[in-house]
Amino acid sequence: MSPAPTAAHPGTSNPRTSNPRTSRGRRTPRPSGDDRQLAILATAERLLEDRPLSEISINDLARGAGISRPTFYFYFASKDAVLLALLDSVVEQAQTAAADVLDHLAEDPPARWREAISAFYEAFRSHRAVTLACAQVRRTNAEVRQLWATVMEGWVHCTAVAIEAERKRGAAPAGLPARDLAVALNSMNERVLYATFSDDGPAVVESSAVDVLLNVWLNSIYQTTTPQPTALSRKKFR
Amino acid sequence: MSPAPTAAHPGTSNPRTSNPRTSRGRRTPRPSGDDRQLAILATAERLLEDRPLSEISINDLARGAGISRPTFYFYFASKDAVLLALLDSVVEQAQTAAADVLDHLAEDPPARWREAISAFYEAFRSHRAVTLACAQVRRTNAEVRQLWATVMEGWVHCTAVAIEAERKRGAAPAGLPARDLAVALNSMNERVLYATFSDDGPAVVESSAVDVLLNVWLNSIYQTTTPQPTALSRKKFR
DNA sequence: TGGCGTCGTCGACGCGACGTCGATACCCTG
DNA sequence: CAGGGTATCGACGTCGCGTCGACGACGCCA
Repeated sequence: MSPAPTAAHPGTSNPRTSNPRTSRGRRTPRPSGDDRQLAILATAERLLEDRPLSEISINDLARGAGISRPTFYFYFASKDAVLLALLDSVVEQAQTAAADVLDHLAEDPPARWREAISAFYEAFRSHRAVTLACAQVRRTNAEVRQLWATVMEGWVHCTAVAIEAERKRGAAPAGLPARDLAVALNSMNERVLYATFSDDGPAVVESSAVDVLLNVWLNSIYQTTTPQPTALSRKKFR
Repeated sequence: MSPAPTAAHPGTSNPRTSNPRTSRGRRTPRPSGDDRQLAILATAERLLEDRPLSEISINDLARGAGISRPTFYFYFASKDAVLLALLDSVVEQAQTAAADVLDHLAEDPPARWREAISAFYEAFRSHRAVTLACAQVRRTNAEVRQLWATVMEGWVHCTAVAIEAERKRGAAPAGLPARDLAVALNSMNERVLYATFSDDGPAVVESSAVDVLLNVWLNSIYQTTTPQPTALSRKKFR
């Protein structure tokens, strides 16, 4: 999981000191106002813990950060911009956590896949409020939608590459186009974890979520839950 | 796929006079106003084709149905109530389509599973606007969330029962608790189809979606894509 | 020291959507 | 034609939004 383009969203970078005008904020918030900016972010994440973004007014955010409503607009152009900034940091965090887990896949496939899924899981879990809020506005907000899509695309790509590598070394049988399979599996993870974290719909208990997902991944990729490690030919198989 | 209770949402009842309180409308729309009710529903579904519910005002709905905004409230208590009514009918439609497909599973597992997944697929597809809108408000609207959860629960239950039957007759190996597996697979379907229908995120092309999903289902349940039919012992296997 | 810009702040405005109340007008049925 | 339910809408108050303009505080140059 190395590439996964995180930057490259127009306006996502935090140029703070460097250049004016590039930040998500609407004007360039100069030094002192920096704390306010953070205060707004913190307030948003706190409020999101117990109600959806649509039920949080800009006034709430402003009050929570100790400023008036108009002042809010000095720092962010909208509620959604705040969420986007929050998502940005979560994504960054997730990206580093899951980085290059799949590079040593062949050493111990089940363990490595498990780590990757776990990273996914933790990324969602550690900021579940933000994640759930993003899922909600994804339809409406083009920026959130695109950022999320980019992240997913990164994971899907890494997964697909890993699957192809496993097939090439003979550990996994041929089958579905690797990318299609990767899309399906990553989608499953997203939805399952979403259901697990919101209480919404049928879900598996939080503690076994990773195991259930891993099992489906292994069966779909290897047609067994015990794929052989290294490049040696099958040994304990059948 | 028989159960899945559709009626019985608390808080949905209309506190009007006495008898005909089965509709989602706020008061009982007597004879003549019935067309208006339908007109509102139709307008809603039409408008949802090209913008999210949040960008459709009650005025839009009313105007589209040829009535004034206050009059809208004579028929529905809110925008969400309209969506809920729409979902109701879609669900009903889906429920009948997918009914008892899995009863004859053993005759030809891949074909039957495929039918079931296809039914799921068509249910989403034929009213994609409504489905996508529901997905969006699910977080905010308790009624939609619950109705959806009930439907999913029905499918999950049927799936789990079918998996257990396949295991019992020896066609599928033991493994994950059947319900957990069923949750994961149904979740995958939901998310994959959602991604396919909205242009959101990584997705598989619409024409191969069912095949991809089916493949993952078969591998997860049977550890092969060619499970044997009937109760006869393995024959063309291995 | 006094002028000047810019940062950060807010009061106040206008807008649009919402939900409700009360006044109709339009049937029926008796 | 009186009276009760059906169906409709005008008008109101409220609330959240986004913007504009004014005002104080600070830093910097002359």
